[in-house]
Amino acid sequence: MSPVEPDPDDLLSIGEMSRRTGVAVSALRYYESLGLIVSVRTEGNQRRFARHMLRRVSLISVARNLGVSLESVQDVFDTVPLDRTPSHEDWQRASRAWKKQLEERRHRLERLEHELTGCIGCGCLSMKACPVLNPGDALASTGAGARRLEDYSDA
Amino acid sequence: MSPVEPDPDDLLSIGEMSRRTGVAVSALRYYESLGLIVSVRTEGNQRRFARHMLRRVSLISVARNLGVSLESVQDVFDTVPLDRTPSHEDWQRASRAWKKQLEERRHRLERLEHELTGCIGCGCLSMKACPVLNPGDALASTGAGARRLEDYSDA
DNA sequence: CTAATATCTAAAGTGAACTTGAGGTCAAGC
DNA sequence: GCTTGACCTCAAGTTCACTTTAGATATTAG
Repeated sequence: MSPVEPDPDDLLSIGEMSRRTGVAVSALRYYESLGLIVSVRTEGNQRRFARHMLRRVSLISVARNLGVSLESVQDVFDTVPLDRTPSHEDWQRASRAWKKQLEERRHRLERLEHELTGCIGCGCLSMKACPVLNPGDALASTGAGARRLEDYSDA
Repeated sequence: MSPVEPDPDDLLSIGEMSRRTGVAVSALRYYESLGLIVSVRTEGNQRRFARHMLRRVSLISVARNLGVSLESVQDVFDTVPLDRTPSHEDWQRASRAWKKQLEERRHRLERLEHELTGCIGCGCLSMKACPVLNPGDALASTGAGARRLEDYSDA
């Protein structure tokens, strides 16, 4: 066993983690409280993070920036071990799950962009007739779904 | 002037707005309090929304779903008149501003996806060497920027 | 050893985006 | 005319993602 025994020297203080990831110390403690990252303690009760936690923190930070909730991040991280440096397979699996979410998100963005582009270029001068400018409206009167742009939101 | 005088019959109650957009009544009231949408009042003080407010609400809802703040939505909406049905030019302008934001967001997503794809396919078996798996880390020791994935976050 | 800096915990505070609740009004159907 | 359901206002409550504060302890530089 023991794939990559963590080098005892390879432990980072919370301040170093913060400096290297750009994430505030308080945020790191918060993430730990949620179980998104873990640490060991020194004799004096200070946190020490394994080096591979840097990657976790970076991913959390990117995700947050893209509007992904910590809960979703949690879900993705659930497939990656916390206790040891994740194996190639561990990250592969997580990457795929992650990618799926990102892709779906991107598709929604693209479809919205497409609609807006269509609107800009469509030359449709009648506000009443344009299906993009009057989304739910036109559909509502048919008794059906009533929403158009809504289709881009989550199920 | 008077491009499209709003038909008096074309006014929707808050409940109808809610049903047609899928946005909660309380949220609609909240949006109005922020000035994102406007209404007129009946004799009995009930809200009546012009039909073109449906589009606004739909856009707000999509934006929120993609993690865009109401403040950003506000900015985009600032170029679109509230009092009358927006002209083609009004929406064109707004659409472009909107699109710029969405595009930037999508680019960040694509770059992150690309990194992850690279990681899945790269065949790099050394956890220590892989620049994707050890982002800030490797760079930090060179004294430089320290972050890799962070580059995808906002400026 | 001392001073300065970093870290610790626990609890409270913050801002965004809403929702819920209380108490009251309005409009439609029977 | 009465009940029911939609609507009103205003204030307070909620969740998420943190930050701030206070008071105590640890670590490091000189």
